[in-house]
Amino acid sequence: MDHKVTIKEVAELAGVSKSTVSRYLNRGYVSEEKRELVRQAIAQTGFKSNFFAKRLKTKESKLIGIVLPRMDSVTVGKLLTGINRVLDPAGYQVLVQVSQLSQRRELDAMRSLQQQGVDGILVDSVGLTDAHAELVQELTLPVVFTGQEYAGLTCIKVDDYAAGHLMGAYLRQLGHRHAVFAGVSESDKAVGCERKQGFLDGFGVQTAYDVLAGAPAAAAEEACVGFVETGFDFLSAYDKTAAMWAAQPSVIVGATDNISLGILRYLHKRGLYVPEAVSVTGFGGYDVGAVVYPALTTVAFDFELVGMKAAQAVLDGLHDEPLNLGGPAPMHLIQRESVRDLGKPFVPEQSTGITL
Amino acid sequence: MDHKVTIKEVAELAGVSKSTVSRYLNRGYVSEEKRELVRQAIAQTGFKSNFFAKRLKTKESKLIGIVLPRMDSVTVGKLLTGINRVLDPAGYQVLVQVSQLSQRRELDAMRSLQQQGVDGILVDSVGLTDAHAELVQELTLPVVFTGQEYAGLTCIKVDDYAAGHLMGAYLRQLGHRHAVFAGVSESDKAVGCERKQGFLDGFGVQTAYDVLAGAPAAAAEEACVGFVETGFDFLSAYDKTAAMWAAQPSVIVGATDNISLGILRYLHKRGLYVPEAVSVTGFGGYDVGAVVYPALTTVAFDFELVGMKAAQAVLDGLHDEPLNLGGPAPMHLIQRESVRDLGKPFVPEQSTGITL
DNA sequence: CTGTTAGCGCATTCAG
DNA sequence: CTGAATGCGCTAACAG
Repeated sequence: MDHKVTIKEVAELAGVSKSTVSRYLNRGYVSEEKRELVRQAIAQTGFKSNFFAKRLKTKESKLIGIVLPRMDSVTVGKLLTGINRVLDPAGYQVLVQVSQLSQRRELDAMRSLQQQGVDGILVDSVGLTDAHAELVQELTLPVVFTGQEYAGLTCIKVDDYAAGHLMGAYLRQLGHRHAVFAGVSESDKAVGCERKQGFLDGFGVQTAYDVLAGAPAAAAEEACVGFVETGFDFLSAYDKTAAMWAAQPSVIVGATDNISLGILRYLHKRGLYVPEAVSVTGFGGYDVGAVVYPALTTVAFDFELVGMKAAQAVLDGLHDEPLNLGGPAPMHLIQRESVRDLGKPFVPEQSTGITL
Repeated sequence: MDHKVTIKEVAELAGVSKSTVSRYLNRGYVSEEKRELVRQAIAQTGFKSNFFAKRLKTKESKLIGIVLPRMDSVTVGKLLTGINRVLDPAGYQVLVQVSQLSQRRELDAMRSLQQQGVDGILVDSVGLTDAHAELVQELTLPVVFTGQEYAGLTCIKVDDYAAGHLMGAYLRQLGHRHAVFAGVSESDKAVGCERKQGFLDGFGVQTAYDVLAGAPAAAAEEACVGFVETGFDFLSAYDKTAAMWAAQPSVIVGATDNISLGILRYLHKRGLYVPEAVSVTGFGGYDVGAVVYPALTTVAFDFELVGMKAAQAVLDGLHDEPLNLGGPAPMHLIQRESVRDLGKPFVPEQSTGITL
């Protein structure tokens, strides 16, 4: 019973032509009686239209390719959830490829995806280059990027600069004047440059001094920010925290929540209380930030919404609709327990419930 | 320049027949000279073989469908990483569908995937039923399940019973005699039943008393275990912790690390030190367990390996090879700071680095 | 409204 | 070794 029933058999069984069955399957134009016959025939045979034959004709695959830096990441998970939220109802399937944080593999994946016949591509990039822009040209498919920005390419991302600025201004307002920014490599434009620059501007400082190189150039200044480069993982942040602490800032700002978690861990090990001894903040708004102690103050991004917007942008590109970027990417500051207001005497904060 | 170059054009440009080009693309049988001509023609035209036409002929899609309960989860991320690790090198693409923890949607997704022409399906299930078994029959595709087990179906999963047993025996050995198991609904066979039962057996207790219902029936017993049902999220675990604490156990065992994290948070809020006042353990081995304070003692699963095995099982099913389940699923106990050895006087543990 | 007629782009017989 | 011929299963004109 498994010899792949085709439209032809259904037609014969229903006593109509193949075209009628095909019409039944797509937009109507079938009389009520025939329609009924076909319906029964399909039910009896258990007919399933052949995806590949259909795509071969229509030149529409209803497939969207997604390129992700990795699979086991909180942000990627949220992003995918958002993407799925708009693609699924629209009848699109998702073909996933992993770039493993490599720009070359990102390009390879895009090519591979195009060859697989996807209608459009969505890339959560780790770094956009001229090569990306060229490839987009030659692909002749709608391609939307996330995570990074690049002139001339369609990019949907959170506003890293604004996020940094928000945090910087907030801390400054609480009386902090010496911060250490635990950032990532500048090769990551979004997190490594924009987020940091936004923070510096928000904090009201021109440039950051290098913490590893030595003491603040001018400690008497109005305010200053030290910089330490770390990786995205707990461990590398943990390992660099001694140096951060040595600079004696009133607050340490991790470029991501994961970095901040590594920092908190180190401080705890050293018996340095947060936020009494030093405040700590992050970026991202990962759920775990709400359950660690002290609960992490952070700028939360709505990555799920970013995913939805990006997916919608791909769909819009498919239908030549003007893409509606719909205003700035949403974010908000979550004030929790890891930051001290220097304008007030320290009061051990009553740990409240879980603030997601 | 974008009018979809086909095999026909390549043939003309190379001065050979379509068949020769086709042969060049697949298994050889082309003379050295022709081969060279075709190669150049392909390079010039930038020819890309049409995926759908090819699949229409060969009846092989090189596509594997994956059904996941959700995207934004640590375990799912690891699992996908593992899956990709074997599917990618094998030349298979991944088509992803999300069941949103619904058994019905799980079934729908499997049907949909089959209709998309995938060669095989891998399902990270939230609960297997007769309906699943029936569907697998009618699908006539290799289908492999993860997360749950069901007689007659191919299932690759961690050994939840063994994990529970390991933890139970470990705690017992440290002198714990009264535990509260914070578990999930029994509708989740793997986590809700097996893991709990394993724990009970490992702890050496017949049945668990209901913590919400009242005090231990026989507190004088050799050992006893209370049970509280909670959800998979921080919050519901947090909310139930008061009741757990009220039972005065020496250890609270969360059925997952997330549950344990919620519990830790509550205990901290109440100023109840872990592990002085009470020990806490989890299951999963999520990375964050290593950075929270106190670092969480847990049974770690290698979900990535599970993903690899499951993917390999699908591939084996495709080629009618006997599937090699390759021994028990790996797991190991990670002893960190959240458990107290009741056999020794309490010594505040020197918090060490990050033990992943 | 319906059946007939053509292919979509490719792989694969089958004679050369 | 190679080319001509034949569909894979389906959709899309085209005349009825």
